[in-house]
Amino acid sequence: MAGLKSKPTVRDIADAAGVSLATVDRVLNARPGVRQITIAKVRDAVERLGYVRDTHAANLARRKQYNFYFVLPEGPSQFASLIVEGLREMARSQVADRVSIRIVAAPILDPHAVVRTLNALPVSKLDGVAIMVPETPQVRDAVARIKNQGAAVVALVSDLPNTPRDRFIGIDNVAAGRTAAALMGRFLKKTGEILVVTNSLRSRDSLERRLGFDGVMGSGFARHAVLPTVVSYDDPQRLEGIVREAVARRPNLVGVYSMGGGNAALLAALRESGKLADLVVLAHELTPTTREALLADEIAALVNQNVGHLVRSAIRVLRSVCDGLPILDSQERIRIEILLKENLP
Amino acid sequence: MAGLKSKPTVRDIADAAGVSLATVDRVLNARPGVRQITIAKVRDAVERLGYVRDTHAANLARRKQYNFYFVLPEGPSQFASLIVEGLREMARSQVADRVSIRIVAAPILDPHAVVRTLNALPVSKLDGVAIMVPETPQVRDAVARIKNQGAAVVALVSDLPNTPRDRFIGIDNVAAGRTAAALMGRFLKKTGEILVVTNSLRSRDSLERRLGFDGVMGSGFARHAVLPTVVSYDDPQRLEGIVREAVARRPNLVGVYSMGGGNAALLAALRESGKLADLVVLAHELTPTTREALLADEIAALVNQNVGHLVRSAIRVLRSVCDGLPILDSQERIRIEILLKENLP
DNA sequence: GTTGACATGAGGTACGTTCCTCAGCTAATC
DNA sequence: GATTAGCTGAGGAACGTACCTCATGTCAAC
Repeated sequence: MAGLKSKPTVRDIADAAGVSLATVDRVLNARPGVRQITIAKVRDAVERLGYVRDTHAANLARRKQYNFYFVLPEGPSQFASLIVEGLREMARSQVADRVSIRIVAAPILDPHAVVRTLNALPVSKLDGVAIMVPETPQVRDAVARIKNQGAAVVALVSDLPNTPRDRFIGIDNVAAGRTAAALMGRFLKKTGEILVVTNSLRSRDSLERRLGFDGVMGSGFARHAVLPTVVSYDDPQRLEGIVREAVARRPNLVGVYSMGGGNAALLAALRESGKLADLVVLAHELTPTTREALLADEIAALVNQNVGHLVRSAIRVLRSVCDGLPILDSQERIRIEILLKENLP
Repeated sequence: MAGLKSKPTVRDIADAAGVSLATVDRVLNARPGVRQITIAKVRDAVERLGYVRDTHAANLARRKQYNFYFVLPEGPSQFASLIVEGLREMARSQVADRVSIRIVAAPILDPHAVVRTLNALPVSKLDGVAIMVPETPQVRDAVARIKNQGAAVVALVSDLPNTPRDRFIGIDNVAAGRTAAALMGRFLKKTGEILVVTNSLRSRDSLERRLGFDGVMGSGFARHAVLPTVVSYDDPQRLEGIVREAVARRPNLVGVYSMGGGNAALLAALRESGKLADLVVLAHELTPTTREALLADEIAALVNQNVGHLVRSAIRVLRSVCDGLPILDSQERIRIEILLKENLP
C-alpha cells in the first residue's frame, strides 16, 4: 500500500505556482532575478506537491561530475589499504556514477607534511574531500580553508570535531571502547590484569576507545585491573619488546585489548610468549591479519567498522552536501560490528 | 589515482563499430533485425571502449518505473513491522527513485492463503517480488509461476532454495545459530541446561539456527546440555506456560536461546519466574521489545539482521535482475550483527 | 528482372533537468 | 515622458538513452 504516483516535475510546479518554467528553475537553483514573493509562491508549490528534483536528470543536464578526493594515511596500515580497495570497488559499481574519486596519501607521521598535502589539494577543481588524518591545529586551519572555498568536507574514521567539516563518517569510538570492554568482561573466566595497546595516540580514536573501555571495565568488571596504555608509535619492534616484557613480568595477565593497528607484531609477540591460549585478546578492524587470528582462535573477537559502508556513506554524504540535500541520519550511522569466528563475513 | 575519463556513450560505440546509432541501439536492447556479424562488431566495440549504459538516462528515456511487491507476513510480528517501516523510509529517500513499492500481507499461518496471495499478484504489471514466507510445495509452484512470467524474484529473510528465485536476501541462519552458540558458551559462567525457544518451525530459519547452535555448543561447549526446541506456535499464552514450567522444573537452567519472535511473552514469563538475572538470554532481531530488554540487561546479546540493509539490498538486487546487471556479491551479503547494550545503534 | 525479406541508416521526439537568449512587462528615477 | 533596472515568460539546445518511422541498401528466390 506504499503507492507512489508519478512524481511531480518542474512543469507541475510551474503550473501550480502560476509562473513559468524558467522562474521555477531560477528559484530551485538559487539564481538571481526573482522577487521574494515569487520565490515564496514557488517554494509553496514545491511543498504542496512534494516535489523532489530528479538528481539524475539534473546531473545529466548539468553534465556534472562529482570530483571527490580521499586523503588517507600513507604507510603500511592494513586498514587504510582496505579503504583504498573499497574505493576501487566503488568506482567499478553503478553506485559511483558521475563520481570521480582520487586518492591522496598523507604522511601522517609528519604533521607538517599532512598540512602540505591538504593545502596542495586543487580545491577549485573539486567538489568534496574525505579526510582521514589526526587532528592538529594546523589541520584544523587547512580544513577550514578548504571548507571556505566551497568544498564539502567529511572526516573519515577519526573525527575532526573542531573544524567546520560537514560530517563525521565513522563509528562512535567511545562506544567502540565500551563494546570491547563488555566483551572482555563477559569473556574473561579468571580475574586478572588487562594489557591495553595502541600504535598511536595522535588520533582521537585511541583516546576515545580507552575512555569507553575504562568506563565499562570500571563499573561492571572492576575486579580486573586495566593497565596503562602501551604505545608502540608504529614501531613493530618496539611493540614486540614491550609486549614480550609485559607478558613475562605479569603472571596475572588475562586479557589484551589492542585499540589500534600493528596487530601482526602484537600477535607475533604473544605467540612467542606461549601464553596466547590463556589470554582473551580483542582487537579492532577486520584485516587479513586479524581475520586469520580470529579463525585460529588467537583473537576472541573483533570490533569492526565496515569499510564498504564507510566509503559508500562518505560518498553519499559528500553528494548530498554538494546537492544541498538532507542527510538521512539513520542510514549514515556506521555500526559498531562485533565479529566472532562464527559470524565472519 | 583512481581517475575516470568521461565515459563512452552510444555515439562512441557507433563510431567505433562503424555502424549507426540505430543499430547500436538495436543490439544493446536485443531488438531484432541485425546480422550476427554486425552484432559482433558492436559487442566488440562495447568491450573495447568499456561502455556501460547510463541506467539513469535510460530509465529517464524509457520513463520506466520499477514496480516491486513485497510479500510480508501478516500479523503482530515486530520484525515484519520493522521491514515495513524500512520500506517506507526507503520510499522517501533518493535511493528509491523510479521504484514503486507495494506491500502485500500474507497470512502465513494458513499456507493455502499464502499461495492465494502469491497467485493474486498482478504479475504482468510488476517487475519484481520480494517474498518472505515459509517454503511449502505450493509456494514453490507459485514462485516458479511468477518467475516464469518474467518477474524478478528474491526470497527475503527466509530462503526458498528449491525455487527458481533469483537470490536470497538475508543472513546465513546456520551461521547465525553458530554465532549465538559462541556467545552463549563464552557468556555462561556456570555449567547447566539451555532452553531453546521458537515460535514456529515452519520457516527454515529456526531449523537452520538450531543446527548451527547445536554444532558449536556440541563441539566447543559440550559441558552444557542443550534442551529440545520448544515451539510456541505463535501463541503467547502457550509460550508463557511452557517457559514458566521449564524454569520451575529445571533448577539447573543457565541459558535461554530464543530463535524466533514472541520475545515479549518469553521475557514476561522469565521475569515472573524471578530467575531472569541468573540466566544468559540470547535472542534474534532488534525490535522495541528486545532493545528494551537489552538495555535492562535482561537479554545479554542480540543476533540481528539489519532491516535497512535488508530492504536496500532487496531493491538493489531486484533492480539489477531487471536490468540484467551483475550483482556485486560482496555488497549484498547481509551481515550477522551482534548487538550488546554497548553497541546498540 | 521483379519481388520481397531482411539489414541498416537517417532523423525525429521524448524523458526531466539545466542554462542560455531575447523579448516584454512593471515600477521607480531622471 | 523617457530611461533604466529589475522581474518574468517563451523558447530552445543539450545531456545519454529509448523507441519510432521511413527510406535505402543487399541478396536470394521466383
